[in-house]
Amino acid sequence: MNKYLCSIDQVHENRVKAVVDRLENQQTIDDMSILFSTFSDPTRLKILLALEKMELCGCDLCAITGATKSAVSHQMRILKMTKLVQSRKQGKQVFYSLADQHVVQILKAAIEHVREEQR
Amino acid sequence: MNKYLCSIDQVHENRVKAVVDRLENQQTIDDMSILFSTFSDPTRLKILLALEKMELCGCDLCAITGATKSAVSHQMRILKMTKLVQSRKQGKQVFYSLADQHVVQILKAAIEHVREEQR
DNA sequence: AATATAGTTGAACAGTTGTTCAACTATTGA
DNA sequence: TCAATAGTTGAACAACTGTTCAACTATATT
Repeated sequence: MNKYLCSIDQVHENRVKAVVDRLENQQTIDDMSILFSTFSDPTRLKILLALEKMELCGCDLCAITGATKSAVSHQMRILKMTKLVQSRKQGKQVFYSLADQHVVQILKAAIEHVREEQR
Repeated sequence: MNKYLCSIDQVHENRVKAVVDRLENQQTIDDMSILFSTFSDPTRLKILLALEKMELCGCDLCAITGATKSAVSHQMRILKMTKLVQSRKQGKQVFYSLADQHVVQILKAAIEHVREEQR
């Protein structure tokens, strides 16, 4: 990465330094970007919003999202890996629920935001 | 989309119906997913977090992110299209700022979330 | 034991996305 | 008017991602 690609004016050097000093560290930014990536797929988002309402099994999630069992299963693997969802097995079925109520706050804020844009 | 791919138990039909009735509509979910997609790229996220601190020109953003002028310009186009950022031209420079303080709330909630995971 | 259902897994495929590159415009200052 | 700088644009490319498909495991029912 060539730091001379953009030669900054003397004037803005202070500004850039001030921002860099206050900026969230790279690890935090990368973690945030992974979290937002998880929310960025419509199917996965729908699953999370559905689980926010109540605990559901895989087949319920198929019916709600219109996705195949395979597609849902792949998504649940991602949601479990990222610790957003937990599961329990009951007979042939696997029941999923939100593992982290904190994310609901992020989802609610996003819902409010897009509803405001929609008007 | 074959709705018979997953045949739902009689028992869960009520549950699925209850969730579908309470679920956010598809347009809202799609809009949310677009918003989250915008936040999901580390460079773009860093730009938004930087602009949250203060108004900055394109070159400042290059210095802060380590990206080229072209890469930053492409990202700013996306951020302006999605109405997250506004710009004003002053001489040779373009100054960018957040167009929507509401999104700061979403970003703050995400920062809190990942900070909790990090400990 | 045989059948049906719920869910998992890995490979393959297509669609999307972010960066790079080269050429361009616009503005300032010498 | 010429050179330098800030920023834009579109094409090309590589990397990533979500779904599909086929084959599989596990559990329950008959």
